[in-house]
Amino acid sequence: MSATPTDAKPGSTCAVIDIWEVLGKRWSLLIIKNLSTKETIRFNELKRALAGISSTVLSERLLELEREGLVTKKIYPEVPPRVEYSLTAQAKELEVIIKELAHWVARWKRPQSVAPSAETKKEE
Amino acid sequence: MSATPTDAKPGSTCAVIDIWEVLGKRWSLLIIKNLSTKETIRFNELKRALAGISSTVLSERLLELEREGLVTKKIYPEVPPRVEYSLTAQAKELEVIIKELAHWVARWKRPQSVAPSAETKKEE
DNA sequence: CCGTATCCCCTCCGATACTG
DNA sequence: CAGTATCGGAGGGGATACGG
Repeated sequence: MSATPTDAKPGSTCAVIDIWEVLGKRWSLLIIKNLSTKETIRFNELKRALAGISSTVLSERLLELEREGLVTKKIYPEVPPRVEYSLTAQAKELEVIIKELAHWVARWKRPQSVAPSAETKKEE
Repeated sequence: MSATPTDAKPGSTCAVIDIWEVLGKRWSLLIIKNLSTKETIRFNELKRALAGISSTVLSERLLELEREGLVTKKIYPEVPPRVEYSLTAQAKELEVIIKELAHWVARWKRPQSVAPSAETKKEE
């Protein structure tokens, strides 16, 4: 990757790791996916779409994604309150990469799982 | 992402999620990174390079990566035993994508963290 | 040297209940 | 509607010890 010679702490070796630790968490990717299909979405709408996520975690994820600059939050001071979430330009670029990843996955899709020991090569 | 109409279980919504859950785990990315720099590496060598990982976890990660077809294991029946790990062609393609991700991260690198509430927009 | 077995902590995340 | 507070179970992952 980068030419960084010394790798010490796993959390901050290269900058990718940081974002990876956010994106690697459960629901993060699905949240992005859902946001990408609707371009703007409300909290409970998103919660319903994800079907199984709790308010706690959804709120947590959205906050993390907002901190990373991937999601924008817009609050309408109404009653009842309305809050809309949407992807940033940064996140939309990320989406492209994710799609490439999806492409990569599809390209290498194996017919089924293989036991590791079965394909491990032994020198004769 | 894909055109899958119904999304139910978070673990298998689309195929990307699966690989994501493997790659999202701690050390996975760093293991790939280290393997990419040396093209073949032994267990303890890798362990030393990662500095902080336990044998248990390293072994576990390598097994997962092998199951995903990203890593190959070659056992030399010697005394003392020698085992060499290397990236598959599949993983090398993945590396390209990871590099794009790194690129993306670098491009959007913020000067410093911003409090979420500070950038949240309120409708006036 | 290359791992597995065990223990144990600690974080993640789901459930529930409650506020503005 | 849009969250926060709190609790509790499950599992990831570190430390240590041991085996082939």
